Amino acid sequence: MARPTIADIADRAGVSKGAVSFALNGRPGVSEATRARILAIAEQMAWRPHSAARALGASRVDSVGLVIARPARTLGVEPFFAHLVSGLQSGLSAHGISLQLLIVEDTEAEIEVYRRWHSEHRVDGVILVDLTVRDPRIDELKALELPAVVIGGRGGKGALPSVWASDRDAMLAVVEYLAALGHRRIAHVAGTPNFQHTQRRMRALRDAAPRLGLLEAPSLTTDFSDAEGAATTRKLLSQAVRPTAIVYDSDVMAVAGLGVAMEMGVPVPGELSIVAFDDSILTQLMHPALTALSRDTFEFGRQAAEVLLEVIAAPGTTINRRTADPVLTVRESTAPPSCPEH
Amino acid sequence: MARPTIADIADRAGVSKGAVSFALNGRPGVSEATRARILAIAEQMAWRPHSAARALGASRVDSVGLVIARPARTLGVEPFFAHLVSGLQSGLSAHGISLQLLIVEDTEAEIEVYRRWHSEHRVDGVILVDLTVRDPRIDELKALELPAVVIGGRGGKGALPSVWASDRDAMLAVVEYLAALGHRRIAHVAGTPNFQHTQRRMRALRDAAPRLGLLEAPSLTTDFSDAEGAATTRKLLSQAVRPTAIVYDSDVMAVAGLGVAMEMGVPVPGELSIVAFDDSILTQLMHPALTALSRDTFEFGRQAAEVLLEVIAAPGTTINRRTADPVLTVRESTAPPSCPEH
DNA sequence: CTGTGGTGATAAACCGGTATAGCTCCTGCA
DNA sequence: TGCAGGAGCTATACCGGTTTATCACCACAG
Repeated sequence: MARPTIADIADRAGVSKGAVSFALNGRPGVSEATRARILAIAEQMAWRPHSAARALGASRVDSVGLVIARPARTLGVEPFFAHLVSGLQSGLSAHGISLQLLIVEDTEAEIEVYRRWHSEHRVDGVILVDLTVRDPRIDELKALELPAVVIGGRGGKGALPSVWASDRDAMLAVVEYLAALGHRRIAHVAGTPNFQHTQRRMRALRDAAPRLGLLEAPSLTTDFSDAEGAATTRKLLSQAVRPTAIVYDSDVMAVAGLGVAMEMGVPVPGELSIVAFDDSILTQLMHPALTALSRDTFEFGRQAAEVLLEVIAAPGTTINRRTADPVLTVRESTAPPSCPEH
Repeated sequence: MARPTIADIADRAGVSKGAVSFALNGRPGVSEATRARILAIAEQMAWRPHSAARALGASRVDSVGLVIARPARTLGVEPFFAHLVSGLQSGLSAHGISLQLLIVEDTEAEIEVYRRWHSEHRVDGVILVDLTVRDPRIDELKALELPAVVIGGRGGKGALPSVWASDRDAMLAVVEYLAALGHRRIAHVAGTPNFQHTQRRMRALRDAAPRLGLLEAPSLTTDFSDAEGAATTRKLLSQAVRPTAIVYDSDVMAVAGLGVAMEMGVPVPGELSIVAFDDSILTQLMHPALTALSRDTFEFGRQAAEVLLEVIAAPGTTINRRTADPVLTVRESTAPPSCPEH
């Protein structure tokens, strides 16, 4: 017989459907003896729950969603999402929860997806990435009462649960390392200005500059694309007084920047040090290999999954879990400046 | 009232649940007048079908699955999957079908996922990628009677439906271009030997070599990693008589190979031409930018989605749809050899 | 005037689980 | 001896749709 149901099991065991349901879900209502017998029969018949039936009865679907709003073009180069998804799945599959992944073009479409998922009961909760400054998704999700956890942004008051690492500390680690090498002119090629983490990194740099005695520490925002990363680098290196080090908010932009430096005849790390704010195989393929800030994105995903499951189990709870700080992996693209300013 | 059901609609319209179901699904059994009335009410009440309820009643879940079996480490740099997923979703969402994505470590785990998905009724069908020579997944899926479509491999007799592009023609395009430039010693740094597309590319090169007057045209297999790509390149460039051109089966390996060439002081494209068998932003970030074979992966995904939906609608039909051939994008990494052999 | 067939609807079964009310024992305590 | 209470189980309603059997009604042919 293909695909036995609990009714089949009940028949075989000589008990009622209800008893089988109790036994299979490990809840009281049956004796240990019958429970064992039922479990044995279920095992032997290779019974598996019908996800839709369970969802209908228990009004939960054992599935959570992740929507990534990015133009498909810029996607995929960054291993960030692949690792995040792997981590999420690792955290979810332990509880038999599956992951719905959707890639859309913009935030508007993303919100539309949340509405649809909610009204069709397709997910029990969602994961949010790329939080912006006044993010419209927050209010929407609250209105829908759809459990959610934010990745990468510590929510403020009344905010959604989150899993985050300190962008401030990360930026400090980078810039303190560069300052210790002797750099006094450090530029920051940042990402989109309306992303919260971009803001935090810019602020961290600005705050630390005086203490570290930096002569110059500008942050220039971009759209995260390699094109703007390259253009901004070109602008920086064309100045009369060049920065001796540049920090990039993504590995892709760092690689693009390295290309520009080589093209302009600026030796790396001889006259310019480069640090990428994200690590990946990309940074290691370069010559010179790039010094980069490595995050454990997989672990990030795993923890986000855990937090989301907790929030689903107990709606309303607000957890803000801080994860391990990123570590700076020093490679070949950083060195003391050729002519220290002091 | 939150989330109206068809019973609510039936009440309001003064008809039975059945009538509402008929009206909403566009099937006969109601007059055009009542159908219009019911649709209007449903619209006004913002009714959306409950996915689980529908799945239970209609025994289809409006969801298909994609399992990617790759170590998470190598994933993500290649835009291939991101674009493929986008394309799949584009083709699916037009029909209201959602996509389940799962990343696992190996084929064994992948098959396990298929079994689970099938027994839990979580998907109506699946997409297969990275077909190997005697692929165990084929038999498994046939046994499960789970509709499936293979991406990238034209299935032989009795095989699964597929969407494919000609690896042979692609390889021919590359090697004919190089031969036309004057190259007579062309090496091929191939991927995993048990992948069908690796085999086809190797065969295509071997077959074409005599016709094009190539003196040498070895194919060396790797595991697709940047490490093996680099090592193989090093071996090739250390020979007494070096190849004047190398074709790489992936963009990541091509980039790694370029790094080795630069390190060994072999100018590109001066003394060595490089072609990548896959295009991405990676190839464009390099200096020199890499000549590469570009596939429209998004379109690939879209077509795969279409074919899968057809197969689900009419199980047993075998479609083998050929998509547009990849095109060679010439950039800066290819040129005539410095000292033509003839 | 009667049978016949098709249209437009209804009521009820069904999908495969979960949740709950209630029944039957058995035990323990007054 | 009687009765409360709990353990262990059954029967059944229920979740929100789909599908089938059935029926009322009307037009039309014989």
